[in-house]
Amino acid sequence: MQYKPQTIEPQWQAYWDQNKTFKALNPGDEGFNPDQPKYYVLDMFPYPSGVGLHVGHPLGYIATDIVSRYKRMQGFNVLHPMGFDAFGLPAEQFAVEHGVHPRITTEQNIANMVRQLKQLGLSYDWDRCVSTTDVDYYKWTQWIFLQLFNSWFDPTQQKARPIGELIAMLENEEAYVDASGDLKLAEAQGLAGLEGDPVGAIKWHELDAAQQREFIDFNRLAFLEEVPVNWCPALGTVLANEEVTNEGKSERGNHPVFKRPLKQWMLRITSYAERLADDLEGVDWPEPIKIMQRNWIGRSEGALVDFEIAGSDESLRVFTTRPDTLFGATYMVLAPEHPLVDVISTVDHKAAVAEYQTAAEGRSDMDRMAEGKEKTGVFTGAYAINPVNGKKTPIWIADYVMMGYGTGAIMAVPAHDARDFAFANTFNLPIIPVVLPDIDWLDEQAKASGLNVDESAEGSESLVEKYLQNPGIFGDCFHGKGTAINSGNDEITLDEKPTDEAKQLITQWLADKGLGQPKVQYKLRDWLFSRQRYWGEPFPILHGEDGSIHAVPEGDLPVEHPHMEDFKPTASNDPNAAPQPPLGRAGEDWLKVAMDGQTYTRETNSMPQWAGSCWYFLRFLDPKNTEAFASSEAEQYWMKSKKKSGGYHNGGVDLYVGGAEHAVLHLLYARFWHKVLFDLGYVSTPEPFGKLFNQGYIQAYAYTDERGIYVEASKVEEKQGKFFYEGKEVKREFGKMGKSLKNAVTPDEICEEYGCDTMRVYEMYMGPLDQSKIWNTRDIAGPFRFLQRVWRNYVDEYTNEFLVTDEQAPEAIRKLLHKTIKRVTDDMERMSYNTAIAALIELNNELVKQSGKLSREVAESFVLLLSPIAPHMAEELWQRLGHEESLARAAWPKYDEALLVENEIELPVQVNGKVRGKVTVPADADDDTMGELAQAEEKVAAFLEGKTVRKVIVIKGRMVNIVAN
RNA sequence: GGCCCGAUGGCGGAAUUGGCAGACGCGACGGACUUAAAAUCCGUUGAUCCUCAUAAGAUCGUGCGGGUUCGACCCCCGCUCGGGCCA
Repeated sequence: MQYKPQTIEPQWQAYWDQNKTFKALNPGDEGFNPDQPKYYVLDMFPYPSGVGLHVGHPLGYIATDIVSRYKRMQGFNVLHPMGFDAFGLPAEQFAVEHGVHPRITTEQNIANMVRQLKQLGLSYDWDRCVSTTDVDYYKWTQWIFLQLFNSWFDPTQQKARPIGELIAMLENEEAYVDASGDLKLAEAQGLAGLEGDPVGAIKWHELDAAQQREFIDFNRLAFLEEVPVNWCPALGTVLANEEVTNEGKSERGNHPVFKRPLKQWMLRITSYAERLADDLEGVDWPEPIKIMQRNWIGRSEGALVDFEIAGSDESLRVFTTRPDTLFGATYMVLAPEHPLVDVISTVDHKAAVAEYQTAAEGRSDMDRMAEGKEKTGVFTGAYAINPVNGKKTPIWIADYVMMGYGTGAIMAVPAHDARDFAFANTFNLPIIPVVLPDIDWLDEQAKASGLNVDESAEGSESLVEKYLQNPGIFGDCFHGKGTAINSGNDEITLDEKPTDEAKQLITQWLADKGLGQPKVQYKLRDWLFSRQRYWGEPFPILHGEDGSIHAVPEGDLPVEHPHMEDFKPTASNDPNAAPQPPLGRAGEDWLKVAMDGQTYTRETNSMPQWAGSCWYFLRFLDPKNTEAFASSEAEQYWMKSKKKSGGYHNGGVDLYVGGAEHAVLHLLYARFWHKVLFDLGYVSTPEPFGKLFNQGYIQAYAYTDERGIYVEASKVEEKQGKFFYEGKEVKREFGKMGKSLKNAVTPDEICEEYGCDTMRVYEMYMGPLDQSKIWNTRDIAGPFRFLQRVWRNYVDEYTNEFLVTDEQAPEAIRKLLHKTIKRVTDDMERMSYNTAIAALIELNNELVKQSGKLSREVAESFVLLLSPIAPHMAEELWQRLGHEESLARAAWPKYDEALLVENEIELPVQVNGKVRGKVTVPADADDDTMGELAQAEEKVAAFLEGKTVRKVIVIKGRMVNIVAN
């Protein structure tokens, strides 16, 4: 019989399903073997969209499936689960348009995706499948939220602790509320019992009950805060920054978005900034992803400096990374939203200031921070006093300073900061150089900006002079490190100090004088956690009539969605309309909760889509558990990995594969939640994902007609390098596969025509896993032919005779087999599947050339080597080889070192670095012998004639190079 | 503007530690089988030159320009182009 994947593939998929071949056993399960090593390999779970998968989606799934199958054969207990990230907008919008409950659409979509995934023969343990929308699942999402709500971050121990411990500390006066309302720990201040109470400290008992409650609530890891958010009235919801375009419109629908303060749930991820940055060192992730996360966290070291405001009791606090340039501050800038703006603006400037503030409101953060843009701002009329030299410095407001970063105020040093430089040039503000650049920089800038450069010996000196007189003429500011100048007062001078030393000196001086302090600042913002949507996790929060906030008791979880007919958010044209989350329209029976004689109102915001994906990898460990999100035994078994050197790895999941588009947000949020759970003792590793791998994208050709409109790619024909659609020539481009480019290819059509084994081989053979590549259906012929050839080596297509014998294969074939086992094994280890397949093709081509039958050794090893990549064909042949059990846990072939050794090797011989001949030498020949044999070779000798051999370089087993002249 | 990644035949790609550039596949061309076609099998396939032609040989060749080295796709310096992230 011929190779018919359409017949054998469904049979084996049914077999795996029925026999639960890929079931992973937990500790305590029947048949669990505690001595077996574990391996947890995870895909980033997908959103179950209505259109289903195209061939680009499974690239990573096929790769992790190969890893899973390979590891099982290596004797690992493999956890390989799949689930669905199913809350979110598309299902909700479908619901709005068609009146179908999002749960129904979601479940249909999931069913279709499961069908598609099963058709690819992916070896998931389907019994562990979960969806974030399952009531049993989001019960625990809500539970984790409550852990955040019930915790505070202890800055001394750098970890989350139960909120009750904070209350106890405040009651015992181990902690204070300082003058600005922030939490201060006595221990951290070193003040406990020594110098009496810190100045301005407020003791706990001095606060009334409401103040106490407010203070506690604000110190929770999940807290309500009035923050400026992107409010889109037309969509009736707030948007994340990345959902807003540069023009300040919503990405979806292009509606206007307004910055306005709204009381929203926030998660205090900023408390973890340092650990989130530091702990990247302990995980095996691609370096670019680590860099992106570090940039996002944005750690910068600098100083806080206080400026007095002339004629006022107020002072202005700024953060700067360059305290060494303090003497060069020629003006100050406040963010337009800065609370001091209204206080300090003088009468004759108030109108201009107010106008500017309104204008700034309408601009997005991204727009405001973009460099290159024309700088705008207005003078407030007020002056600050520079603490290092007492100079009166004008205070401006400008939208290039953000309230959200640092203190919302800066000292501007136009000589050494690009944006300050541009601003100063626009408004003719003075530029005072306080750092001397090196001469190369001056030289280069002078040339670039067409300055008259004196080429004489004194040229460099005159350049320096020119710079000191007017740094503005050098075209650009110098923001690098150099030597301090013009920087001294009666007590301290930084002059002639290199930048790093100057920073230290001035920071110390400021601290000693009580004018400032060293400070580490992060760009990372707290996580806006509220959305105004129906199809998201409801918050397990109740609001009291007195404004108090209460957690829903754990026993009452989950808080399920109310039944509603209308899921629509309340849209409006009025930018000042208050948000009205759909849940707010639920009936009283859902909204109102009676408890202990009080009536509470449920929180009506819902959680963002990120919430469910923050912890799904933990639910997979023990998905049916009703007592906990996962049992402690299961969590420890699957997440803790021993290091070879002793101790445990920081990360739990052994291999996590997904696209780089989740480099920052999902991975950062998941790490944050995991660290909170770690601090509270619920998980045993500080990091969730030990090893991360980013697969590339599959792109595809797309074709446009003369109007520039995309045409159906599957109907385009190629003729002599040109492309035609319905007879007309079209232009070829390429891009991400999908609906919009009309170039999607579904796995369904490929599986039907070639079988999924062929599709698996093709996708893995296209190139390295981490690179993007272009799908070309034409090329599938190669992998398909390969599998057909394999089949014909085993099965006579006409007689159905099985062509395997117990006779031993010829020596040469055995050697090739063992070489191939080594190559494939090495390639499996480094996930280099394209080269592993190439090795298998080479061996197979050799077997095709052999007349007669396959020896059992070769036949069995080959099937096993092929099985992770083309599992259906492998199972079928394995069965025909006489095995009754699935090969899923058959031992991976081992190679015989002795068969890898060659007696003779052919060496290329170079003369002066160019290959001139080849010699065959005994493999164990020493360097001198090889050198002599090389020189004796006919062609080499011809090249050496008349020359003197200067040197002979012998690289054992590789080559000989003769240097002669 | 900053950071990151990449560039190898007609195409996808290989070269694992600085050591024979182009494995393997696609496409193309030629041959065998066939009444014919498909399928299959065998062979050729980086460019240029030398040669009547073959055998053989020479020169060039991994985006561009330099450098280090006996030897560079690989390391260093400077660019060009493409992709990604941030601004």
